[in-house]
Amino acid sequence: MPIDFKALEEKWRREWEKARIFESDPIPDRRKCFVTVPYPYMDGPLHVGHGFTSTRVDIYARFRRMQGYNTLFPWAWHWTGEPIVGAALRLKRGDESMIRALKLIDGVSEEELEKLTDPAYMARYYTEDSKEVLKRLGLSIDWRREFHTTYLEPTYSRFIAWQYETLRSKGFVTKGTHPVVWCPHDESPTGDHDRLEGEGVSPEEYTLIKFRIANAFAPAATFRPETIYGITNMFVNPDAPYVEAFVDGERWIVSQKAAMKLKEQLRKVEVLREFKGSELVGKTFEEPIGGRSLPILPGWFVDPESATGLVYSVPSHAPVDWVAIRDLLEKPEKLQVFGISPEVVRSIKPISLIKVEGYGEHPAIEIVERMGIKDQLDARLEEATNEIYRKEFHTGILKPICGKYAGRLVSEVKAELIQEFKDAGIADSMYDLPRRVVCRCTTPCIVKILEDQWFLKYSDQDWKALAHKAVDLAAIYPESARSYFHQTIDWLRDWPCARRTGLGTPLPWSDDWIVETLSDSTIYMAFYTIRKHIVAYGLNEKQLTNEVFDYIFLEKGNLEEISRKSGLEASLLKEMRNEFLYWYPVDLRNSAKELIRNHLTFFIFHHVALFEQRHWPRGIGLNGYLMIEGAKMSKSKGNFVTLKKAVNSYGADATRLTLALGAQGMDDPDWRTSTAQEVRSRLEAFYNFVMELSSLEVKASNGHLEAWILARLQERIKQVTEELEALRTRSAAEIAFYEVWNDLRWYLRRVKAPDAATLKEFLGVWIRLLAPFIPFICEELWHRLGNRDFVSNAPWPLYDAKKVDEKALETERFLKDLLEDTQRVLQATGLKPRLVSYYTAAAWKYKAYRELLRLVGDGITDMGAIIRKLREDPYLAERSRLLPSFVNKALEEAKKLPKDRMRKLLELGFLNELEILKDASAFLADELHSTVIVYDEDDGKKYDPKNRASSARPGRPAIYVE
RNA sequence: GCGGAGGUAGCCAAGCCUGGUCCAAGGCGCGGGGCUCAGAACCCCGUGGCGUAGGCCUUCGUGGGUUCAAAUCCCACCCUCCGCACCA
Repeated sequence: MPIDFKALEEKWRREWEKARIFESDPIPDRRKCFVTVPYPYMDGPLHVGHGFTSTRVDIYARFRRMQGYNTLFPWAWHWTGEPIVGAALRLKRGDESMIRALKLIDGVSEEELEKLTDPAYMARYYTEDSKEVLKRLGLSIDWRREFHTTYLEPTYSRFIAWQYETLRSKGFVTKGTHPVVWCPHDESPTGDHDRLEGEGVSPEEYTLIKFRIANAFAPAATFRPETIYGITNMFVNPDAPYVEAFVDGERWIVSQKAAMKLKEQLRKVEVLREFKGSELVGKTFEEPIGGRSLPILPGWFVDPESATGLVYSVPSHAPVDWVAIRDLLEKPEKLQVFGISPEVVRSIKPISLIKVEGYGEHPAIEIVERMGIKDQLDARLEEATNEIYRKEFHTGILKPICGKYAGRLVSEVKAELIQEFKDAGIADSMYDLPRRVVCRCTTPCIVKILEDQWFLKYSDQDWKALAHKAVDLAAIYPESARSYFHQTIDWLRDWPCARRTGLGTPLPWSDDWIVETLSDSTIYMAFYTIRKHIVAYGLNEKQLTNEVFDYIFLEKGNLEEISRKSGLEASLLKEMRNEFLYWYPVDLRNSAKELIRNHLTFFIFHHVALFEQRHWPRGIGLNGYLMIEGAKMSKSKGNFVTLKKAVNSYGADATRLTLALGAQGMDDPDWRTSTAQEVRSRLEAFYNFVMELSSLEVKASNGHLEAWILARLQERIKQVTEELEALRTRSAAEIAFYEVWNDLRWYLRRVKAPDAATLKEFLGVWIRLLAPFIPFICEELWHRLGNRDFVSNAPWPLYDAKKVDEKALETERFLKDLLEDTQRVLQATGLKPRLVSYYTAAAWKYKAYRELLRLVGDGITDMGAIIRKLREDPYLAERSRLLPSFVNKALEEAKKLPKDRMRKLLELGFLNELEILKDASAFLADELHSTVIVYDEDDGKKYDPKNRASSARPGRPAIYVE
């Protein structure tokens, strides 16, 4: 019978809302559980990836709630940042692909489309849309605490202002300068996601070696300043524009482009005159180490867009330099234009300065020849350069010509050398992009050094130490993620925490800056605790002074005074303080693993900076990144599944269970339509199955099969509980759903008439085990089973060791094994059995086996020794002749037995196999479609034409099939 | 380049930390059977190879090693994936 999941889910959603069962208030003396997920950014609809993370947390929350924890799961919305503004803007401009995506994927209607050009409207639109979906998904959220970020929610902005003023007063916010990739058109930093070209490119610092030409400096740019010891000449692009300019008071010669760039790097630049590169060619300059006078040669490979547009030449170690010189040697006519004598070039001798394994004197020349490089514009030069650079950097040793640096590794001395050159005034530096970067707005980017930039001082060693400590104190799920946090803490540098554009909260002391999006989302879990009061009492931002927050979160200040100044009742302040104290710390914050490197670690940093240790995070969970049909989810690729669509197509429970079964730990789950469909039909089957069973009214004996199924159930309770406590939601769902089902299947197969009372108990437990995963169906079934309260609030099943009937478990295990053995025989022989005879082992074999197990347990595994030992027993000695063949097989088996099972066997004693088989013979006959007879090996009247009975062993009766 | 994670049967995916119960859970798919007027659902059996008796042989990226015993521990190699920041 098909089930109307939609109506069922709708019904229970309303019931839960009506009964307000997920609205959590402090209950003194009751243990609490506070779980959160990062609030989603509202530039689009929620997708199944959001569903994955939040379902995991909801499963955990529901589990804890049933365990009796007063559980709080709040939710909020992130509006801070640039993308919402950007999206609204693109829409306004009529971006076609954007409009298509909005209509097709997000399901936006025509009349809404126009309104979405307002960023605030867009954020609100998606927020409303998403909230509805989350409710339909069955998340057990306390919606009274909902909020969104930015100045559009002044009380939140006030909270952020308090946070930043406090951080600043503690010295965690500092002002500094910093190079960024900059779009001159947008006048803002261009992050990776805002680029048309140049993903992953970041500013690199070039060293400038200052060469003297007459009364000016020609700063040539390099990443390898150590090669100065092998300089032979300089290259200038004769066709490119250069300038002479005052740079910070010095007369410099650089490319025209470089002069512009330097201006953006806090240099005072005053251009004196412009000229073509050819003007420099043929002149000489003085190198600063040996004071030699060297020539300037034409180099068409020199890119005036890169750094200073001046390159010094080290033909021994730089393939391009060598090839450029070779070009000039081969085509001296090119020199004549500039009036340079070919003799000048011919007299250039490469100077070797780095010794590197696998190469001789002049690595650059060798590689150029080996690769057969044509000329200075050959594309493979880049490859050659990389190869030489890498080799020389990691393994190269500087030669005696390098003076005080001789004998050391290049990689070792580089930083030191740069510093000393700078100190000596022969070097300087500038930033540039190693590759072209183009902004979304199509403008090529440059490097700009931002002044007055505000930073969170994550480089602070004391702060890092506290963060490390917080990670050590927290539970991390899975444990393997812990080291990621430590690494991230070490790796983190100062973080620019304010931007000029986008939505957000202004910096309280400088309102032309907005607190950046990753920086305004670090401690808002604390805000949840008091958001309830802000809404209920209609508090406004003016009342929420710094003193008020200080009191609530830090218990600072005098209550009466704060009350008087803020106009808030002292009792209310106290209530808020208590609410915070009750819920804090966060017991679990769960997110996708990619947030470790930013958000989650920021979250830790800010907590240790602001709160007492008892309020630091207690648990952090990580999960993988959701894939769609095996591929990364992306709107442009079209494989984007919104949460709404999933819930519409499969229903909330099927969506939840599909997600829960998807993956565990930090593995990436894969959303597949086929899986979701399968899960949905399994759920239908599950529902019908339970309904069918619950209506059975069979009064049956309370035999060992009932003991077995209930014992089995206890094991499952234990497993599911342990898995959930460790946030292993996948295993938990798998056991609760499939394994329990399999147990029940076996019971029903075994038992002729299932016992109604046992089934009732079983179903009651099963439904509760499943309630965190598929709450709607479970709620329905729970009520249909005659319960009047909500399963969402029902007590979680407790493992009861008293119900674990070991004998029953062993008995069924024995039968399953025997059935399996029999089937193997049938398979091997291809027989369709008419008669199956079983022979249980003779009494002496049990005695011998027990003794053997004991000996093996004591570490005696030598066959001869064991037989001798057994013969000491007169009873066994009588069967001396039979012992070897029995011991041979039994020993082999016993050696493989795991220790705890061996112990159990010895403790429990052996089963009465003959009796068990006699009881089960009808069942076995049924299963095997055959007559089944059972004998004791010692039975004198047994039917045993092929003398199989002698191979019977304890636990493994002999089998004869015909 | 630097740092990290991982490679398990047709597919997805457990196990690996703490070696033996591992030819290796569970699910999907596939084959066979049952139920049924038929189908779907459901139930049972099978799904590396060989085998007329519960067994044997070969398998857990590749190649070595440790061990009585290795998917599990050690070493080397091959391959895949992720992060490397001003941004949600």
